[in-house]
Amino acid sequence: MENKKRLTLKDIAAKAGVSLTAASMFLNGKAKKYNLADATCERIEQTMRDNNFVPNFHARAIASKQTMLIGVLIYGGIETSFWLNILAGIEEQLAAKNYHMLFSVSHSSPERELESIRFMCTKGVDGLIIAPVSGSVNNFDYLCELDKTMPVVTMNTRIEGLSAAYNDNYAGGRTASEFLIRRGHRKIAFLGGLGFNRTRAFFDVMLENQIEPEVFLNVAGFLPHSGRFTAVFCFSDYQVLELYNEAASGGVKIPENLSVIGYDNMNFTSLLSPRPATVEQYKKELGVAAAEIILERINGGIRPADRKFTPTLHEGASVKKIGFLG
Amino acid sequence: MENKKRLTLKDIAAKAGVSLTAASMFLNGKAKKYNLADATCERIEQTMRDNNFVPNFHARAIASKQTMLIGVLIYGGIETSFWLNILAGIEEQLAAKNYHMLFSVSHSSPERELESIRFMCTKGVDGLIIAPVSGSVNNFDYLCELDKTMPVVTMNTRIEGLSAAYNDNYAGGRTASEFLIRRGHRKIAFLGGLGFNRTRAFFDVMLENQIEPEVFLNVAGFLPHSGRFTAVFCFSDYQVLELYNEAASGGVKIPENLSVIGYDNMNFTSLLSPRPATVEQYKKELGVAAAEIILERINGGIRPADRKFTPTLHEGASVKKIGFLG
DNA sequence: ATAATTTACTAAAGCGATTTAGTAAAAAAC
DNA sequence: GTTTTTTACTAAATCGCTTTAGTAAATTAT
Repeated sequence: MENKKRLTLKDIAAKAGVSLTAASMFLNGKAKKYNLADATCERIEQTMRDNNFVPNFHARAIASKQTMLIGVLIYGGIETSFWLNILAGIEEQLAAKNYHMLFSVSHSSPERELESIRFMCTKGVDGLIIAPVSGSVNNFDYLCELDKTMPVVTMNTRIEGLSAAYNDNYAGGRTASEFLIRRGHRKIAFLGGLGFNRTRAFFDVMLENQIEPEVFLNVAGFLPHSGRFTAVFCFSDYQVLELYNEAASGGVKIPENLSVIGYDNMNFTSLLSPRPATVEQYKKELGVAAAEIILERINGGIRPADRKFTPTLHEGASVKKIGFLG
Repeated sequence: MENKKRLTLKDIAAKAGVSLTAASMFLNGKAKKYNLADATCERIEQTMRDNNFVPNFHARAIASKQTMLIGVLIYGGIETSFWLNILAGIEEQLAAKNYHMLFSVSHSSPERELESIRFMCTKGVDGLIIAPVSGSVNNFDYLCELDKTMPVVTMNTRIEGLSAAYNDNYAGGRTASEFLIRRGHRKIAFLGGLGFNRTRAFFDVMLENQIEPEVFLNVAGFLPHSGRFTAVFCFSDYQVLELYNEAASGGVKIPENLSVIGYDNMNFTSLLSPRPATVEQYKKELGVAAAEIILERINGGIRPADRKFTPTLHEGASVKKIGFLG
């Protein structure tokens, strides 16, 4: 990768017309202790700000004998949540090549996300794997810009111009929807949030089969009308869980009265009965692929092809076959 | 912290009777390229092995201009799983002091865990926060030994001699059990795994109330006998979920026929109805506390007191009041 | 037998910081 | 009015490694 040659403290010192020592002392808040004049400090500060200088933390680590890093080790055995699986995949692949993860949990808002990205990059990493906050479109430009300096790979989100490892949720959505059709269902409802690839796929399949689905945003709104449908496509397994629960108290039997299909294959689905139909997203594999892409990029320089995974169907026992053609 | 003065490549070179350059070349697999004699290589290798030498990766990063680090950024907004919450807490606290996380998901077996620990530490971190694999007692000695070199803090596990941040699950177990008693239940069953603090607490409370609970390891085994009990203490919310499901098909009404209490306050419980009683474990706070302890330790040197959190009760609506005293 | 090449190394500069030891000029003390 | 102290800096060593340039001895070529 091209190296945009980050400024060093030495550069800053030169620009500010002071010694490296003075700059270092200022940087470490020891200006007072070393009798730096206020004017000098201001000059250094201004220069740092103007060049948005960030000290190399490896150099600091070695010179000061403090790494400013804390190892965090958690047990990924039982609590196999979505992200933990992905992280495990990334780690496994990176470790094989002697790379490591500097980790950050970004938070809901795009602003905080941007902060985190900046933060990471100034810490001197060789690349960035990121699962952007959905809808943080404002950060996309920044990421693309960043990609000129170091490889950036997105996970489960595609950004024009960046490498990505992703589950093809449009395909997954089609798979789920077509499964309902194949089992003979024609009166089908949708339950959950809109505007995602999987939902777009659902509506496309419905259109192709001349079915006009009704849309419900939440379980409470849906259940009273469930009699009008033979099947429901749930945005995620969370909706399935809620629906199962409400259905039990509402006397709706699954799959006898209502067929249900979910999405994500969350770990709790194994505890539901009948086992819900759901669509598996690749998790660990996604992590591995993201790591592979970034490593290739670091070594080769050229942008490798995206890595697309096609989610597979778990049929479960929550979708009844309706006598039609068989 | 005392610095056990790790050997440097220079030391190795001296011991092996070769130049620093030769040692470096060997280390980087460029022996062939630089015409190092086989005998010399063997000598270097032996010396490295004997002293179990690990290169300082910060030094490498700065000299080679490759950090061998990959930033990983994930979105912690919606999928608020147990560990992600904890990680977010750690990160927040560390970041405030300019520290960062070098992250690793350890894997089920104690052997792989030990590997991960070694791995982390040789990467030049200032401390280690770890959630050990339960039952990895064999690694405890190693951790204690490590603690002499750099601060080690455990999360949700207590090891004699090490600092810990933990949820007092004995107290949590008592809280849950006493809640059942308080609501008038006397015929109580236990469902799930044994040998944990929360279960010990349960049995203690039962004993104190002269109740002899029956123990069931899984839902399938329990349900046929559920009529014999008015309430069941579930090891975790996962059992609750399964039980809710089976109960619905088995015609057992919760809480009318059976009161249920779980543990952990997993996020999916909010989707169940009636909302199950459960015990909240502090997650983010745990992470923050672990980070605080380790930072204190790094600065102060002395071992700060453990940080104990007392899990709180969510009453939910799954535990019926039984007419007794009121 | 001498020049050219190969083999098997080493010395020393450099990476980007921190830190110790030192210095010139101004201010305060005697 | 000299000496001491304080102020305001800087030079140079250092951290642990990589890498470039160089060298002496052994081998091969002519």
